[in-house]
Amino acid sequence: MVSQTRPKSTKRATIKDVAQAAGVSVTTVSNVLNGRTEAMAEDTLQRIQQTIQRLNYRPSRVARSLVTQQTATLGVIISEIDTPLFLQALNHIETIARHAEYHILLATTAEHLDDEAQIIDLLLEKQVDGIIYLSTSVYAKTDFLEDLPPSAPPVVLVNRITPFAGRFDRVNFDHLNGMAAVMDHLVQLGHRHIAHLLGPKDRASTHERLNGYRQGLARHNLPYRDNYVKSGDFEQDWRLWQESTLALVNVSPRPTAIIGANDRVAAVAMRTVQNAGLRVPQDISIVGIDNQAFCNYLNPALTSVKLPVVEAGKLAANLLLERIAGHRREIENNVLPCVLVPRESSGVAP
Amino acid sequence: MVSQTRPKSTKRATIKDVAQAAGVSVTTVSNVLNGRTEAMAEDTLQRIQQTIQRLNYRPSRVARSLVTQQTATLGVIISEIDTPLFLQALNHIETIARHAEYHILLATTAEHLDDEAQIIDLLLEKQVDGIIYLSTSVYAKTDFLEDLPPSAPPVVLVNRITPFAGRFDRVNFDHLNGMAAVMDHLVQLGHRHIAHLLGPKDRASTHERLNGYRQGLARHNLPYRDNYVKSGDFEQDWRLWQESTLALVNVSPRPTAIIGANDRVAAVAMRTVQNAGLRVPQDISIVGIDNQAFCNYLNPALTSVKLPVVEAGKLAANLLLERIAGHRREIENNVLPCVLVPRESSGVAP
DNA sequence: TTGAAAGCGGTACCAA
DNA sequence: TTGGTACCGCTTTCAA
Repeated sequence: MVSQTRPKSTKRATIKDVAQAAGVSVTTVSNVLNGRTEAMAEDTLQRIQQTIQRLNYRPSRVARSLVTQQTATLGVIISEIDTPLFLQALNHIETIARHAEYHILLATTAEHLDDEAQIIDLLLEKQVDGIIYLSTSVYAKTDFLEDLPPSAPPVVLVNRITPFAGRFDRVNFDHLNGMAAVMDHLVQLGHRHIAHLLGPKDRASTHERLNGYRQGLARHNLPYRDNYVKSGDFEQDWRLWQESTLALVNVSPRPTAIIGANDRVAAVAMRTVQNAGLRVPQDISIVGIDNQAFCNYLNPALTSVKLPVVEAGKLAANLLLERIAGHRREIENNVLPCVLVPRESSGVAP
Repeated sequence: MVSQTRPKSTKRATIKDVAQAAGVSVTTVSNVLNGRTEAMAEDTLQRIQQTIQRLNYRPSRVARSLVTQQTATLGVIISEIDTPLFLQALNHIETIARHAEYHILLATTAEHLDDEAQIIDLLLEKQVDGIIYLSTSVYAKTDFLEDLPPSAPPVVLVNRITPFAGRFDRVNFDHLNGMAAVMDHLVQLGHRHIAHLLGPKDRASTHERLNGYRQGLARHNLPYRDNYVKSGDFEQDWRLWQESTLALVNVSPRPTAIIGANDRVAAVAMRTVQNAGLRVPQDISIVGIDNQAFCNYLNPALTSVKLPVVEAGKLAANLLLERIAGHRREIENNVLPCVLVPRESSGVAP
């Protein structure tokens, strides 16, 4: 008898076990594992396959990775994972990766932005084949990115503002023109008094949007008014947003439209003005940013600006995979458009 | 000169490189990597540390994993990743894992539930130290779980209904009593005509909630009426939910309260009844399920039932880590309570 | 058509 | 206090 048929209940079977049980060499087993079966005797192949089945053998990717120097794993660093927004991207990144037979190693930096260097280190130690760096557009130190050794895997930066360009592929959002589109939309509806609830100050997107707001005003010959701009910092408590909204409602002349820092802020603003006796959009228009699913569920449905996070995730994943595969030479700096999604909460000015 | 100081710009440094450059053996380098430095000459230590720094050396976890048979990685399988709900859990799982020096290998089964066996296989090949299986409560084949070899790492099932108990730790939600709490709440407010928009039929949670609904009726001596129960299948288009809501509004006697299959369904129901000229909650109360963040942003704010996904994720992560560490012997079957979160959308019956 | 053996980058035992 | 070396499980050349 060739094999003792001892399924080794406790330890997992190795390629050697299979070879032994099937009465062949490890090389031969390795060949069938890797599909090199053209020049193989039919019954050898069968015997090996059966043995694999019988021993419930699963090749160790760890061992394989050690020799091939590839882990078939992509590191994804995500900050602000609380926001469902970027998590949608994660979903699609994973799907694309999986179709290319890659897995996702997830790391978050929700707590301390300072950890970032350390997290990168760990990903390097685990020898991921590539890294997608998906983050809030917060201004932060990114020196550690520059310090990456040449042997480091390719990196794609999504929504990441860094002072140094040129080394990594990037995918960004056109926050400025997204806001400009909102301004055009509102002005077209006859609005002349447009307010803006501002996002967190430490984010690049907040400033880009404020620029879009100002440019929109300028383009339509409308004055910029300090008291039309209040904090809608969405990392704060929603009561702050409510306060800011109430403050806006009491400014004279009263704004006929409010643009929230994001959909949540806008939703609270809508609630607030409604409870103050104003009708949306007849008395006042409300516009959000991000275009999250719940915009459709509000009453009235919230007009918003779509942030193409899903597209960004897909693009990043594909960029990374292509770079890993060795295609592509030039560094790409993609800027994705943010398009307006008009719904019921924005209407003609009173 | 001991070292040639050639930082090998293209290939990553290995332990051998460090040993050579520092003029010591690999054993010694390994010792410093693993903190076994008590009995080490001060200057040897220093020399090695400097060399590590200079060569930008990072130990390969892959090689280490091969010998230690541990990857410091947890596999997390998530289905229905679109729902922000479970992603919140992911966030917390990752954090707990990271604090224990584990990483998360993410796999989703959004597309084909049949892939599940294959995904498990891949995680086994990558030799994760443990698996968290976080899924919708869909009824599906789970034989492959039973087929897992004894050498497979520990698994924790979250919100997963399986016929066979006993082998894996589990964390589930008490959907039934969550619904019962809603019923009590509404009856207490004077409601006698309570409708329910039902979730997808293939989910265990849908049936558990329906049971809770029926038990609630029975407990308060209210009759079960077929036409008070319509589809609110949240995997369908929201227009279906709207239709179902309108149908309910036209039933005689008209329900004074509607419980949605989840918050999204409830939000659409609320919109729908409001647009039909009914006031919430004066004319009709609306209750959701899941207690997502946007409940607070609706007008009126949506009463809902909290699904403790975050707690479930944390519990699952801790259970898994403890089992990996070898503590704990008995299999746990945790059932987490779903508590009612009353807000503005539920009020006294008209 | 199949096999022997070196080696991937570490760990850990045993010696020195 | 430090070093030699077998080995983890697989791939890959080269030879048979």
